Amino acid sequence: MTGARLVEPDEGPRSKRGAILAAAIEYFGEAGYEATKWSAVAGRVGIGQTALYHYFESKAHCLLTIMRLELQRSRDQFVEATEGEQDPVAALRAAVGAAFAVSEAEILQMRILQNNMVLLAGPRASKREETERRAARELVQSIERDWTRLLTRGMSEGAFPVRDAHTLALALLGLIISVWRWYRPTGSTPLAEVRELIEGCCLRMVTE
Amino acid sequence: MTGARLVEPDEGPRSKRGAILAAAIEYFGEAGYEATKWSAVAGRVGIGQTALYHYFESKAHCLLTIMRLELQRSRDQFVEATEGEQDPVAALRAAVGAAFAVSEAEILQMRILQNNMVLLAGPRASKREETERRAARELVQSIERDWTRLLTRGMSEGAFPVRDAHTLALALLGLIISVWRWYRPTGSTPLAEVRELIEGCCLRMVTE
DNA sequence: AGTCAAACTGAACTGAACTCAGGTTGCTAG
DNA sequence: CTAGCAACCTGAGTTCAGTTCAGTTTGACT
Repeated sequence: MTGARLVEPDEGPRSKRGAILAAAIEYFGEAGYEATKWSAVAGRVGIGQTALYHYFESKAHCLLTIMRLELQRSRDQFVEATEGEQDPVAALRAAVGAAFAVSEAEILQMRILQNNMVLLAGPRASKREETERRAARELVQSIERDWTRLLTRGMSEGAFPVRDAHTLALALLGLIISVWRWYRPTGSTPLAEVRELIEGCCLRMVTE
Repeated sequence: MTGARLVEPDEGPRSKRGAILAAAIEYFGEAGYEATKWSAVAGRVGIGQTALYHYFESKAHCLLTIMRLELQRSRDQFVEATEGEQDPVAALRAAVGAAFAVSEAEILQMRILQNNMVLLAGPRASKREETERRAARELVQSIERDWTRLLTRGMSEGAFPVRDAHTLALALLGLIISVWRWYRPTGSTPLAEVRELIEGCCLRMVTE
């Protein structure tokens, strides 16, 4: 189920937090954050608009939470896929593979992340929003560091030609993430095919 | 000057349209579209808020205009750089080079484009907004076709290994455009260096 | 049965985008 | 010169989604 990861440890049994997140992911992912009315999310969950504020400080706080959760998942998946891989080329393959091992809900979350990255730039006025924003920003930096480290290791071991590892890491990430801008599960190209093409691109970018 | 391209042919001499666009590009590009108050743009130009509506139907209409202008410029630059190039590899090099031949204001416009692409997805309620949106969407598709054609030609001539040209074109575009998400003129990596790295990536992605 | 925190609500508030009903400016024609 | 007219501009008022307020309901646990 989708909701499993959306449940926080300290939630009461009556809590609708997970349901709100799930509904918000659907709306924000399909129609876009700005285009969806916060009250529509409440409607879908079956509560009044004001009840939302019991769980989230604001619409933006909910969005930032969704983004942070997805970044966390993304990073965990990277770490899980690459730890233990000795060969840098195999590690790179595993990292790209992990980036494409996503459910439909996670595709939406990646899209949301992509479309609202700009929110992570400026500071937020309210406290809980700012906390989520900071956490998300730090996860982004962690992920960039993880990829950079993977590349640096490969370069120092002679598996990859030496280049600016950080910029190259940003390029790889940019390439991979850009897929979620246009990819649709209903589209003509199946995800496995996209994954294969992108994996090839990444390997050629780094190893040749 | 920046404003030169922002002036429409049928503008009166007193028109502040160009000044509004320039101010909006600065604010939308630096602080983000949602984060900038429409009235702040008016303030910068030195007119009342309501005067904005003499030139643009809405804040979104202004944004869509900025996006369309940048897409137009982008496409023109691609065509100018690649027409006449016989060798597919040279054409690819020229295309990437053209993508990085940008002024500071154009960097902001690329960032704005990148951050608000989601606006091009859904239809707009008002007429002039919808016109701009359609134009922008069609430019995006033109650009995708241009790149796909470049790749298809290279593949059929044997200069590039045969792959899904359209998906590969989207990957190239995604890679190039992703730069504008993180690149800052004040940053540690100069644009020429970024350009070189990305050009190398693109060539390896396509030719190896 | 009483208590308490979690969960919820309708009514009121806020602020930024936008509309309205005109007023000003300066070019152009007579 | 001045009349007319279109481009340009304005202050006051409206709208609407997001948010706050001032409580009320629910249900687990003494």
